[in-house]
Amino acid sequence: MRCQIWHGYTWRMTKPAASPLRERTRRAVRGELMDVGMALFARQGYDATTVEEVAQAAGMSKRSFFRYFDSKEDLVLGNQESIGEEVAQALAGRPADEPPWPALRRAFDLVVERMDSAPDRALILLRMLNDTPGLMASQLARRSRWRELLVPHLHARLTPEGASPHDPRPLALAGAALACYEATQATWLASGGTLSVGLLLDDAMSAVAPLET
Amino acid sequence: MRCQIWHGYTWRMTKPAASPLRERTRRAVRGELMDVGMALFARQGYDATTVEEVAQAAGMSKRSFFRYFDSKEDLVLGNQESIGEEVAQALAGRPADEPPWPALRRAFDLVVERMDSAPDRALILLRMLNDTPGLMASQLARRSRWRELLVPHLHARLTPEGASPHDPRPLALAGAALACYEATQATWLASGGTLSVGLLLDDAMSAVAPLET
DNA sequence: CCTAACTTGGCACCCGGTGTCAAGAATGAC
DNA sequence: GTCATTCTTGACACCGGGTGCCAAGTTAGG
Repeated sequence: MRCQIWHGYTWRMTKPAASPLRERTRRAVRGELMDVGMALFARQGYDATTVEEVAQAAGMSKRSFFRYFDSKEDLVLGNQESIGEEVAQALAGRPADEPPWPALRRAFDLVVERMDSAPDRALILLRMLNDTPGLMASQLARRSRWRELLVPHLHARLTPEGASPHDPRPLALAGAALACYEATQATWLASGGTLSVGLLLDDAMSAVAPLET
Repeated sequence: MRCQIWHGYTWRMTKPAASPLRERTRRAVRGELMDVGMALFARQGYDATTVEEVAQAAGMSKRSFFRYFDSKEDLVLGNQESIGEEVAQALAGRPADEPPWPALRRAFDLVVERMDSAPDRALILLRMLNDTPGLMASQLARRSRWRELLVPHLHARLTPEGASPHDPRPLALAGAALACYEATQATWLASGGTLSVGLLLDDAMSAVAPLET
């Protein structure tokens, strides 16, 4: 069966490299499914589009669709996880003597740039999230994963020594910064994408706590 | 049909009073369904319990269950909305010259007390949310409704005059405070309910911004 | 008591998601 | 090139949450 000892170590859930060709084709199929799906969603709405339709439009069966994505939501929000990791990485890369709040602001520069560079795509996605409650809920859950990725780096910043197991502060800081980012997104969406994402985020975050030391 | 003109005004979605008796029995049935459902969920898990089981245990059909609750999640998270309104009301009741951040802290006193007064029930609920991703997602979505209830009152505090349509600050403040509350809940849960909710919330919020003027 | 309004259960149905299986295609060893 | 192993695929059945519909029962109120 699966998950057995293999060359001396056990692997779980992740297939080991799986031959670069197969991995590439898999990526390609995933990409096309995303394109096809997003096109259908944009045209006739997320809820009004069945998984079967997407699969059919991509030339496969519903059953095969679920071999490429864990769920319908995954098709839309699959990237979120990796973006969160990038943000956490950016936070880790900030100078150690920088206070948490400005460091968090800088860590979000990456996603700000991403929105600035492709505002149309971002607008479509945000609009879809906004009028699809189930999708919004799912995204909030994935966002709350971002928090957990940020926590360890904040923890190091707050208490350089040792572990304080029941300290709410790193979680609070990460969550607060995330809330500012979400407020930014909402306001930017309400403005139809005309306002500057970076300036909005500056406004939002400095309304909660001062950004400059 | 429904939703027609009736005595001169149109009503939408809400039945007008619907005879106090029927309303009372309806409340009673909802209450019993909640009790029965929560008991089953606590015993055998949320996902492992079907709506049919809950309905059966309460002596009714699945179809009727969905006449009392919009969804399975609604059985668990139905109260959330009204709690959010209470918090918003508490915020509105704070003195007008109090800065937003301490005012938000005080607005949460209500829910802090609620957790303090029934820690067992709170623990059970939090644990259930924590190991049921779908439920967690749904709760985050409902929490984001709290934000919107808080926004108008914060808006009044920030800019006493007129409307600034594209101001991210009220949303950011409300979201940040909520994030502190959620961090508090998470930490309290991790401590097995031993720590003081009020002190944790003080810690969390003052890590983000100073609470005392 | 009688009628109009509401409630109920049962049924069929939709959709997202999963287990299973048999057939087909690619891979890799010889 | 052959052959066995492995991966991929589609089809089918199934589950559970959720809804539309309808016929029968219950209640409210004149």
